[in-house]
Amino acid sequence: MAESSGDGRGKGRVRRTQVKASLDEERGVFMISVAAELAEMHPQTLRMYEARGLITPKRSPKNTRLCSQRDVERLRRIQQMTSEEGLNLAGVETVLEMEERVARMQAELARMRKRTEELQREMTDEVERVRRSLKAEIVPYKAYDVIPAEGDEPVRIPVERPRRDHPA
Amino acid sequence: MAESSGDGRGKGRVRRTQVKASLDEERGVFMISVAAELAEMHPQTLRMYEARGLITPKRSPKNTRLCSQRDVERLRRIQQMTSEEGLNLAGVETVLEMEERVARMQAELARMRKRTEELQREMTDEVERVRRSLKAEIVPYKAYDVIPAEGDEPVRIPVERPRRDHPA
DNA sequence: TTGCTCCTCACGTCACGTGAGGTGGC
DNA sequence: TTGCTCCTCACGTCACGTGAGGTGGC
Repeated sequence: MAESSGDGRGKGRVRRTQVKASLDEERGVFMISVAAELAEMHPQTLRMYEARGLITPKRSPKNTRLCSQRDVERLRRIQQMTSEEGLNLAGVETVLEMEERVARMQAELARMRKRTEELQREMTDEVERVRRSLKAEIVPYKAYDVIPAEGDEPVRIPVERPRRDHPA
Repeated sequence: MAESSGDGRGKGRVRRTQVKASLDEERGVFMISVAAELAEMHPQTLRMYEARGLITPKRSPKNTRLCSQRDVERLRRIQQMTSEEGLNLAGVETVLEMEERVARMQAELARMRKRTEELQREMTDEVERVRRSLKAEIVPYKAYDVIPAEGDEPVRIPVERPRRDHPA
């Protein structure tokens, strides 16, 4: 893996970077003119979308809107739906909600697929483990039947029979 | 279940009824004025929806539209989205597609949940089965640990310990 | 003939985007 | 002062629904 090769600080550095990136994505950094330019739309449009609850940018202490990277991405997605796909804002709202639902379902499906794989592996392993322990116990006596005695003197009787569990 | 109680012809009758119902649902039975009334919309609106590909009613040999029960249900769903939720037709189109996707995903999830349950049950059963066969073999030796010798002379060592697999 | 069907065209309404206009703080 | 912000109001455009108008077959 690329992360753990290199300067040896790999894992810690990657994790810190990811956390930082995730924090930054949510952070309000763009005032309305910049956000509008990034999303390729009119600043007034952006205000309208906020009024309709499609985005909820942070505000500065002076009440200036501050959009995050995630806000901008959402705006671009909205822009795509309205301009390219021709949805109105009610449709955008509905579709955004559904997309979140679909994402959650996909995550759930992925979890379940993984869980099923695990279960299958666990099952094979456990059965194998129990089989092995059975074999370990039985194999040494394969040529004998043993009848336990009541006291300290067990009796051992050689027998002849085909082995079980080892067909040819 | 109510279906299988009663006159004893339950299962066959239910299946036949379901197939019949499913066929009827797809069958073009309503001319445009009836379908429009059932869906509570203007006949002209219905023609418009067909032109946009939102429904695809059958046609009679005389070219008269014939809507199925399923068409009518779809129309009512569309009506709900446009009137109550305020979507435009592009939104309706997108949402209908997404609803189908979600339905497929839910079916897939249900299948996987069932499969996981099955797997878990299978696993428990199989391990139990193997355990039981192991137990049948080793119970007679319960009071001893055995160290297999290299040759024909196994060594047996009496030990004192609680039995496994038989708590209390 | 009446009442349905088919179609196309046109108009009213409403949502949305955007521009204008007025305010205030760096 | 300039250029941003905030806000509200208003207008142009476009989508959609629906009515009108003309056709044809039971």
